[in-house]
Amino acid sequence: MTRPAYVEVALGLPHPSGTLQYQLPPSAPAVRPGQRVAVTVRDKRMIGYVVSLSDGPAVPGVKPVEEVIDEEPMVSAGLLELTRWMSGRYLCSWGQALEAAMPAPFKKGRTKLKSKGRSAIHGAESEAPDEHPLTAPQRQAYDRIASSINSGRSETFLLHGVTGSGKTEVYLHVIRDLIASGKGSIVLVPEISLTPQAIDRFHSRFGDRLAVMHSRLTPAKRVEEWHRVRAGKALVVVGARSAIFAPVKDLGLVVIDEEQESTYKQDETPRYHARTVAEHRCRLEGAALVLGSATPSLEAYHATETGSAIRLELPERVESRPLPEVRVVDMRLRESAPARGERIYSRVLEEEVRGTLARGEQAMLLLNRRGYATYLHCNSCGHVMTCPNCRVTLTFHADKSSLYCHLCHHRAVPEKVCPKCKLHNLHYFGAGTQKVEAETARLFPQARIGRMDSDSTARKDAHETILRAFKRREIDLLIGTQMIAKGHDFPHVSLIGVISADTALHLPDFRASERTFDLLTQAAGRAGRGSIPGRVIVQTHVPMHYSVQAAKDHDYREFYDREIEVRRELAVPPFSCLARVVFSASTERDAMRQGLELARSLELTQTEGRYRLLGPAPCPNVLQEGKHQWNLYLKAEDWEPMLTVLQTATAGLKKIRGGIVVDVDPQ
DNA sequence: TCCCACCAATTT
DNA sequence: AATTGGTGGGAA
Repeated sequence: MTRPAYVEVALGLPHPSGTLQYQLPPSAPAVRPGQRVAVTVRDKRMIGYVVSLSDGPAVPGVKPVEEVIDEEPMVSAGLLELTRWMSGRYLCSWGQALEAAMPAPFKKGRTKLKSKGRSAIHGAESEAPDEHPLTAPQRQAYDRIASSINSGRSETFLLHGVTGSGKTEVYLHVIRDLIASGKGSIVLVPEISLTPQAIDRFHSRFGDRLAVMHSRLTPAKRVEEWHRVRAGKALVVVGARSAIFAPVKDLGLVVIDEEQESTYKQDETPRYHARTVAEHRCRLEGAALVLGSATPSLEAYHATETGSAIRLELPERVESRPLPEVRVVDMRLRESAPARGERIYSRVLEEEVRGTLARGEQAMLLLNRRGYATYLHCNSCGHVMTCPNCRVTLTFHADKSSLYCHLCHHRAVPEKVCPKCKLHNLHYFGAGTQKVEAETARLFPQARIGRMDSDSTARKDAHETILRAFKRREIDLLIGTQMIAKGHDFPHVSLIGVISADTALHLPDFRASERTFDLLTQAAGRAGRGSIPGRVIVQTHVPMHYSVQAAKDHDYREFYDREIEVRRELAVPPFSCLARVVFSASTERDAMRQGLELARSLELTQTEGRYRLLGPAPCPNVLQEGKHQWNLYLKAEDWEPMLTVLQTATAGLKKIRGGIVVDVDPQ
């Protein structure tokens, strides 16, 4: 019997047909799908994945495989299938999906599978030393998930539990059972929650059955963890978005914690959403999917209403700790304004902080905007300083005495006179975390103040240092952006002040209300985690907005019922499938022309599938890497017809120059 | 008529 | 993505 002499190879090129064919020389070893090979593309050596074998050439002039790199497949049949599906769903090549799914060092070749004699067990096999007994709701949720897994159904669950209700304990119990029966689990968490403390909790339960995968791992460590999982030495994987591709053999469970987080969406090609990929992988491999959240995405909660997912509720905090009292302060009222100084602290918030300090407790102050002043504005002609590259408004950073572009990091020294009208009338407006810090220092000179945002944590371990100091109570007041709002557990924090709830609310984004509700609820969840009851002050100019009111009442259902009606009326997710096509060109005219061109060709094929076009429309006043951008949105009831048409239409559009990016299911 | 810059299609 | 061959405008 002759062996197949040709292989189809998937390469990380944006190649529309997906694979290129190569000939396997008789001297080469036999290959199976999933093995890596080195091939020549346009006289350059590249590493690709064999995806199938064939007996004869499909095109003339097939080149030979240069080298077979792996002795056995690196990619399982399941992962080949999953990445092939991704290429269709996210309109990328199969090779691009594979490269996203495998550890980065693999595409450089040379990473051969070696059994480095690492039998040394690091960390004793400490099985569940600190397992907590489950509360009644936790047990109910656990029982339901466990019985689903035992019956072999591939079901999706939404574990909806308020902050501090002990969702993690439920995951840990299910994973423990799976390990006992030799099955694997993947737990996805947002990158920000992959702190050493959070990992410790898993590590103390599962010892060296645990593998950790996140972006701060060195390439060597990353590959080592990957091999431990593949070899079946580690059965539990905790990691960020890309851990959904971990080579777990007998997968029983995928958990996505804080399922609503936008970090699960990759913002470069392939622009996949880990939740969507997880749904597909679980279906392929017969695993259960558990989505955990205190503030579920509308998509996930809606799925439980239609019956495509099962909702499990954890309505109470553990040890019956009360949820904090939330007070909404209407910043439009004169009485809210401070006696003097900046309009940052309402009188109520100032008094609350004063009381907190007097009692020797800690407070967190949240403002989702970094820098000092948000813009430098000429009071004579109205000119606002903007970035020459991006046209985004520049933010003043007091510590550097400079204006910064938050998009491209362009730095400018502020002028004394307006560059447009040449008058001496430039003024700073708006507040960022730096200004809150300055105002806090003025109001509470005796307090020890810390600030945490992406500026103050630019240095490598600064993030950890600040949090540790706050935990040790070396800081009384911690000021920060959203990065302080999520996940942390500080028992001595009794007050959370949201300086402005409005910053996210007015963004032109159909998820703005959801983001605001999520941020307020998560922030409120930081208060009262110890024995001291917590309080939350929310300052806003729209006190009656349902995002604010529902967060005040700790009432997700109230929020959901309002928001789902808005989504229904606008026909946006979960009531439709969205795709965005971005056109970028050096001139506004070219970007527009491309947009119109695609829109026209899509309109011609309208009859093939029921979808609607929105736009094309310009991204106003924003340049990306010096390029003008236009957007075209597509909205459909189902993915398939829309994706098919998009694929052919964009392929035919390649004649026009410039960058075209298709973002399926944009955030 | 030649040269160069920019454009656009192909990769097995 | 990168490279290679094509095109068209401008200068000699």
